[in-house]
Amino acid sequence: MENIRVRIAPSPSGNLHIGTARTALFNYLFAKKNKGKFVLRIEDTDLERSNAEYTQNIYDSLKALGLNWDEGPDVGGEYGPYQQSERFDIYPKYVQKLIDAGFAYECFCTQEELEAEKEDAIKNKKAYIYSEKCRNLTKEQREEFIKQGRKPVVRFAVPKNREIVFHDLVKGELKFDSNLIGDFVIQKSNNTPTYNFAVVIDDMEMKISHIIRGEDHISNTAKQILIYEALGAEVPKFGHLGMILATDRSKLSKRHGATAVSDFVKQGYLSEALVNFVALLGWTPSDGEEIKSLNEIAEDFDITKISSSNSVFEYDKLNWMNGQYIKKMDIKKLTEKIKPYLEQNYDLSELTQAQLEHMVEVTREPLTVLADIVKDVPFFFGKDVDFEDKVKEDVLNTEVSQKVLKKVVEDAQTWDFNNLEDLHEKLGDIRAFFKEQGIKPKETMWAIRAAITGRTHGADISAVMNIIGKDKFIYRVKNAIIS
RNA sequence: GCUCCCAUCGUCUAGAGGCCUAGGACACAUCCCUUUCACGGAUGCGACAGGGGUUCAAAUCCCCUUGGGAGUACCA
Repeated sequence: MENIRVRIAPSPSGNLHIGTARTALFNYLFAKKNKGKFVLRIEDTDLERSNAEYTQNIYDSLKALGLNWDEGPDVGGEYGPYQQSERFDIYPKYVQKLIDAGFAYECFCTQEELEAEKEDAIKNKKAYIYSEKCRNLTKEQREEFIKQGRKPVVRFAVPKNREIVFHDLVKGELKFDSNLIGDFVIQKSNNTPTYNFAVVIDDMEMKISHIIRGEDHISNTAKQILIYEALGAEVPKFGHLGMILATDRSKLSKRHGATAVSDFVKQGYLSEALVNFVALLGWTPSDGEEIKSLNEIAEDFDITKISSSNSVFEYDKLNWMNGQYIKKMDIKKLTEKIKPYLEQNYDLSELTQAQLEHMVEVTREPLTVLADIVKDVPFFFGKDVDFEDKVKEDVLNTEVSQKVLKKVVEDAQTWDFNNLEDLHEKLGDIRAFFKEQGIKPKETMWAIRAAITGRTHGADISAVMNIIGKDKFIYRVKNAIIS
């Protein structure tokens, strides 16, 4: 088989969109599975809307997701440059080639003329198709226009009565009637290429074998195939993916909240979870096991089996998946990831690294997003605790609780707070002791928990005691006793 | 308006004519476990958009309707 080469070609007019990330992922997976190359090309022809910050964001996001490219603006490669703005000088010669061969022509129509044609089409309830007015201009006519100072665009002369057919890797056979495609612009009046032309030239020069992209490009494909053919180039294979929709079934956009990969990361989503989740939008693992690493997915990947419909981006499953990754993640790594969120609210110097890791270990379970931890750990810091509503009245100040606390302060004097297992046992003893007096284990623990955390639920109590230490423990329990 | 794409539980999907009284995951509900929250386990709830064909047999093939999405730029 020929060399497999795929690419992701984002335009740096915003941070890397989660949809683009998914497209990048599928390209990456396809390359991995078929031992091909994955190319990154930055499409910054629209200089007005592009900027370097976004380009950096694209690099960072892709890297964070583990989608490393083999060729790209930063790493170079055989077929560079990989930044479209640096390729401006290569398009005109292809344009000229097409003009010379009769596949393209200069068009001098003004905006007003074009507007008029469009309005006319709307009035007659017809599809707007360029009139081809300039298709057969004589040399004299052209010279006259130029003398008037008109700057031409170059249009592609779309052949008549052609059926453009191609086999889409995910959608199957797709057909287009060339009579419905107007002569489209390939070079603007400022001599820069339009998108449809630039992509073809770039993909051709970069020897891209398979173009996997969003289905919003399906109708462009017909035009692009025409260009490939006119150029005598080999037409690559295409695969069009369904779009990612928001819950209201409209295109996922800023008004729905986070859309950029970096937004999700900021919120505390793990890039591993993000990749895994987004892969499941359209792709299904053959063994039914949904939690899978990038490599595992790559091995199992088959572009042909991708769902051809759009999919709704729903947080529930992402949240669940993120939680799964948080639970599985190496504790040291997780602690490092969590630190930035903690630092904003607490003085981390109060705890040693080991204590911090221990704290993360015992509080990670209910987290769906990294930032969630902040609200679960205030009692690990500072001397005093904040009490949740009604905890004092309902839990602490009861006769039973007071009895428990009084015994606990006394007994705790002799406990070894550095010995987690021992603490666990000691608490067991306390529970047993009160159980004999008809007090439920639950109540016993509630009293202690409330006294030292100010809450009725949270991490394992012996772990909390181990981390905050004996002094704080006794201090807090004493404070909770109304004598 | 025109062209194209899509259509299975609320969501992501399995399903490539009989294996389907339609399977899994998330969410939801109940129960179990338990020092709480949670995790985990179990059970339950829940769908082939509608109508026509084709066929001995259709979620699967064809047509129509409906619904959703995309494109229709000198934007990418």
